Order: sequence, then structure tokens, then C-alpha cells
Amino acid sequence: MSKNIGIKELAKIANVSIGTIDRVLHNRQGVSEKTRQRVLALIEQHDYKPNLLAKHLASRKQFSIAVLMPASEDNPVWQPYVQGIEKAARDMEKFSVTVDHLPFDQYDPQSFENAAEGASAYDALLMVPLFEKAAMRLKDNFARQGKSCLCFDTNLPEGDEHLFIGQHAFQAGRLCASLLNYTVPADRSLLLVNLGRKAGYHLNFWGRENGFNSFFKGKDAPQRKLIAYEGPIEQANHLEQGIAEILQKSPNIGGIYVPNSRVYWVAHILEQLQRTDLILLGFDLIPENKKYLKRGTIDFLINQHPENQAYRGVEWLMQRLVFGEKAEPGSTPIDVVMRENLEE
Amino acid sequence: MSKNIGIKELAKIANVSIGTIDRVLHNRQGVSEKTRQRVLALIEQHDYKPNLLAKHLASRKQFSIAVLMPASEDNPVWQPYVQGIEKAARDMEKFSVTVDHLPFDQYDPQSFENAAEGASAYDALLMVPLFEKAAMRLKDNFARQGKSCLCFDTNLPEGDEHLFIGQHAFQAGRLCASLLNYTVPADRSLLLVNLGRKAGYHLNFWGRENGFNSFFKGKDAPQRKLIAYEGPIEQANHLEQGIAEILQKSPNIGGIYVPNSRVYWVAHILEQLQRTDLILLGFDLIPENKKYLKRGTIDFLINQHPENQAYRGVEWLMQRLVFGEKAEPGSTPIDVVMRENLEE
DNA sequence: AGGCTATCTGTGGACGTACACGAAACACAA
DNA sequence: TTGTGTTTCGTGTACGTCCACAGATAGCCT
Repeated sequence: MSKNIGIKELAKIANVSIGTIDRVLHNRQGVSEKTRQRVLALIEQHDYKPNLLAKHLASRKQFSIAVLMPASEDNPVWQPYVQGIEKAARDMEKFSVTVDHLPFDQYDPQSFENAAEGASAYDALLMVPLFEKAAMRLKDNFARQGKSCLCFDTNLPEGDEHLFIGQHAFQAGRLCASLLNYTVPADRSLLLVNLGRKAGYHLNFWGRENGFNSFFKGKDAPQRKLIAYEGPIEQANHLEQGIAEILQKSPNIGGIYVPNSRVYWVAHILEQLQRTDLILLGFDLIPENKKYLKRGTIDFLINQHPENQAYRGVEWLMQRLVFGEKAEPGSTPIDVVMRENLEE
Repeated sequence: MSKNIGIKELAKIANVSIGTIDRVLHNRQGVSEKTRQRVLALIEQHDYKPNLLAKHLASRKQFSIAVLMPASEDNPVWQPYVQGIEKAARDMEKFSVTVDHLPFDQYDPQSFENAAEGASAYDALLMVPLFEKAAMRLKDNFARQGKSCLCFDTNLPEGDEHLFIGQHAFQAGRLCASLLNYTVPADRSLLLVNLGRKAGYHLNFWGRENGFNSFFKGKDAPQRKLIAYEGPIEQANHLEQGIAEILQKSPNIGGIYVPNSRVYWVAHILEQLQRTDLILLGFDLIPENKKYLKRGTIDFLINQHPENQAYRGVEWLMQRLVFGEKAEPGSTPIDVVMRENLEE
């Protein structure tokens, strides 16, 4: 009904011109204290909200968003993120916002630095902070310039007021523990497989690992034997041998937890060893994992909704830039996928 | 860099006035076929995208969206939907879109009809089509007037090209079956509890029930004894008695599936009977259910992300109205919630 | 009072699009 | 040729805001 009041009406009521109102709104100098107060009161009183569309139109600004994220060629995990970014880029175009993907090598800190360099020219930043120190620096840089910066997929440790879109890794780990605890008989033990802890083993993996372990600690936590196996990242044949050995040595193992997307390696090995009876749980709906999920070798996968995460990240930044909003980014559900709810 | 081309530049290039460009863009009559083709070619060639901010500013249109949904007082299930709608209403305001909730009584078809009556004046419709025939009529009405109509939460059966945001009930049912199949030892049977099938037992419930049953049918489906219990909806004491009896008669039952939000009734009864050892699975994160989930009486809840569903529904309609887009509404993940990933 | 700052305020033209109105161009019959 | 009607096109104003510039007002000095 009562359509929002505009700068013009406001001027009429205050008996000043729109120029004055404008100056007050942007608290620029050149307006007497008396009028300023009067105008401010009226703004308050009439609950004036600037028309963001008109505002943005008049101030002919073009915004740009940088997305700092590994190249999708490195790892299929990043593929859907890229898709989300691309879709967002298309959708944001209408708000005069351009989105660029600045790829880096997820195993090479220097490449991150280089990409970060390029990001400084943008108005806002969306990044996967795989390299902690460099990411922190970059974030602080943006903060200092009053520009928004949002992390996704992986969160930085000191997350006080930190802006993040993604799964809570620790919680996800706990959920996995609970799921295995439900599905594996109580007298059997669980195996945690860490693939390639040294290289590119990023914060998310730690969180998932810690969350998993935390489930079995504490006073009335379920008693369950846990075995940890630290596998190599590169040599697949070493891994096969290692897993074969550990399964032989501990025939009591009933379930395996892989806190990252490389669970398909383990799936492959289990099929080789004809041990598909074990409950296998891992992360990410990449094609290889889906394959084994369909066959039943992998039993559960935790989905992060990557396309959605990336899209929402860009959207959130756009809303800040264009509309000046500052809502909570909101978290990503920890989505359990089984053969039965695998889409497509 | 190359800032988007505008209607003005386009006019200059085409050697016509902006008026003509405008007519071509809105394919209104009054422009010769020759010029139209020329302009269209240029539009294509320069990849012209109208500036939506300006567009919306100039066309002083006010859109309205009606949301046909049960009143949240009827049932806590609807509470988060209302919140989603309200948040959407706030966010859509800047696009001059108003959103009204037209509540109806989920058990009273007549109240649905009444609400539907009121909806006809709106530009678009978002509804929970609990009453099939009336909903179909309403939907067709909107379609006939070229207005958008979107269902959420519950889908209409003939969903050929039908627009829907929400969970796939059948798939959700299958997932639940699988989950119980994993967590309940193979030699124990499962109980399916239908609460109040007659009154307000809507399509979603059927889908979840059928999906569940389908899991155990087919050639290499797991063999498992299923027991179905049809409980009364109103008399809680009857229910308690009924469940107690059936548990006594079939002591082999290892898990219970309740295909709707009333799982907390069963949880309450299980606590009374001191049978919290049973795996209990149901739907919706309403406060009562959360309570029992935290305590461990309920083991799994399927979340529908209702706020999100409602919000996305409104947003989708807004995008159609304001921006004229026609993307797929996208589906809702089937989110498994356990004690460990219950938020807050 | 006239002149001169310094401070305060109003005006007008953008931004890119929508739309009403009216002008021009054309066709065709008288 | 003129008149009439129809099709095709251009112009002007508006949307709500930003911003540069010009205009007004007041204070003070000579």
C-alpha cells in the first residue's frame, strides 16, 4: 500500500531540496547542523529506505568478484564448484557484477600467492583458503580496504567473526562416526584411512578426522576399537598392499572411514580383495565415488553440495555489493547420500 | 572492461531511435519486419542484456505473490515454512514484490477453497496442494491466465511438466528403508506406523510409505519382515495401547518407521514402554522431534529444509515476475539428521 | 552600503529503461 | 494532387538517486 517514501517526498516534507537530503544521507559537509538534525529526524520518522535499484543505477558502478579456487583440472572435486561459479557469473551479470575464477594449484602455495596478487584489484573475494597464512594475509588485506571476503569449502581456524559458507567439518566427522557406529556391529572395530596427510591434507580433513575421533571419546561414548592407517598419497600399489595387510592383521574390522573424496581408491581395493562386505564411508559425490556407491561398495557418501555452496557464495557477495546487505551466510547441510537417494 | 551495451548505443548502431529498439525488445507491434530483423541481429551480435535495475525502476510495476499454505497454528510443521515466507517477503520488497500468506486449515477442504478464491487476484501463486482436486483447478486457473504457479512441500500427482520445490517423497521413503536396513540386524523385523491415514494423510505420506515398501520388493531386495500398523490420529491413548500390543505380539521388531512428523508420539510411547533400544526414524525437525532425537529415542530424522523450501519458492516466482527467467526450481536434498548433526 | 568570504542550499542533467503521444512515411483511392 | 488511413518510427517525460555546479544567504570588514 503505502509505497516507500522517496528522497523527493522527504525533501518536500522537510522544506528543503533533494540536494540537501542527499548531502545528509551521505553525511557530506555543506549542510547546517539545524537542517541536518531536522532531516535526520524525518528520515528516522518516515523510515526512509533508499531505493537500491535506483541508487545502483545512478552510481554507475561496476562490481567485480574474484573467486580464488583450485583449478578443476587438478581434482574432480573442484569441478562442481566451478559450475556453481559459472552459473553465478551468468546470473550476476544483470546486476553489473562480473565474476572471475582465479585458479591456483591446490598443492602449490606459490600459485596461491600469485592468484592472490591478482585478486587485489577486485571489489570482493570468494576463496578456498587452502593455505592458511597466505589466506589470512589476503583476508586482512581485504578487510583493511573495507572490502568483503568470504571463505567457502574450507574454513580458517580463527573463525571468530569469520565469514564462511560450507560444512562444519568437525560435525560431519561426528556424524560419520555415529553412522558407522549404528551400522557396524558393536564388537567390530573401525578403520580410519588417511590418504596423503602431508601433501594437500587440508583443514577440512583434520576437522573430519577429529570429529570422528571425538565421537568415541568422553564418558558415555560408545566403546569401540579404532584403527588408524596413514596411507601414501601417490603410490596406489603401496596403498593396496597396506590396506590388505591391515585387514589381514585385524580381521575384526567392520567399517572404514575415509575423511575425503579419495574413498574410491579404498573402494577399488576392497573390490580387489573381495571385501565389499565392509561398510565404507567417505566424502563427495564425484563420479568415481558415485560409481562405487551405486555398486554398493561404498555405503555412504557425505555430500557438500558444492555447486550450491559456490553459487551462494557469489550471490552473498553480490548482495553485499549491490544491496549492502549483511545477512549470515548460512551453513551447508551435512547431506548423507546412499544408493537410494543418489540423484539422476 | 567492455561495459554492457545499452539500448541507446544499440539504437545508434542500428540507426533507429531507442523507441524502436524498445518495441523490438518487447516484441510489440509497430516496427517493420526489415528493421526488426536488423535490430534483432544486432541484439544478438552485441549480446545485449537489458539492465534489470533500470528496467525495474522504469516499469513501476508492483507484483504480488500469494502463498497458499496451512496456518502454522494448526501444526508446528508449518512454522518454519512461515518463517521462510516472511524472510522472503522482506527480501523481495526491494523488487517491489509483495508476498502474502493466505492460510487455510489443513484438515478442511473448504478453507482451502476460500483461500484459493482470494489468491486469484495475485500475480503468482505458491502453494501446498494438500487438496488435490481443488489445487488442480486453481493451478489450471493460473495457467490459463498466463500466471506462474509453483507447488512446494507436496507435489501433485500428474507432475509431467509440473513445477515443484520439495523432496521426492518416494525416494525419501526408500532412503529410510535403506537406513533401517543398515542399522537393524537382518533377522529382526520393521514396523511401519501410519498415524491417521484418513484425515490429512496427504500425498507425501503415501509416497514415503510406498518408497519404503518398494525397497523390500523386487528380485534382489533384502528379505525382511515388515509389519504395518495403522494408528488412530486423535486418541493418543489408543495409540499407546496399540503400539504396546504390537510390540508384545512381535518382540522381534527392531526398528520403527513413521513416515511423517508425528514420530514424536511414538517416541513418547517408546519411552513409556522403556523400549528406547528400538531404532526409530521419522520426518521433520519440529521441536518435539528434536527433543527426542537429542535424547536418542529418535535415531534419525529426515529434514526437508522447510524454511529454505519456502524461501526458494518465493524467490523463484519473483525471478520469473521481475526478471522473466524460467530456470528449474531444483529439488530439495533428503537430509538425514542424527543427534550429531542436529544444529544449534 | 557595498564588497567579500564562507557557509549553506537549490537546480539540472545524468544513469538505462518504459511508455504515451505524436510525427513521419507510406499506401491507396478519390 | 489531395485526402484518409495505416504502418512505422522518434521524442519527451518519468522512475529514484547521484553529483557537479550555480545560486542564495549570512556574517563580517572596509
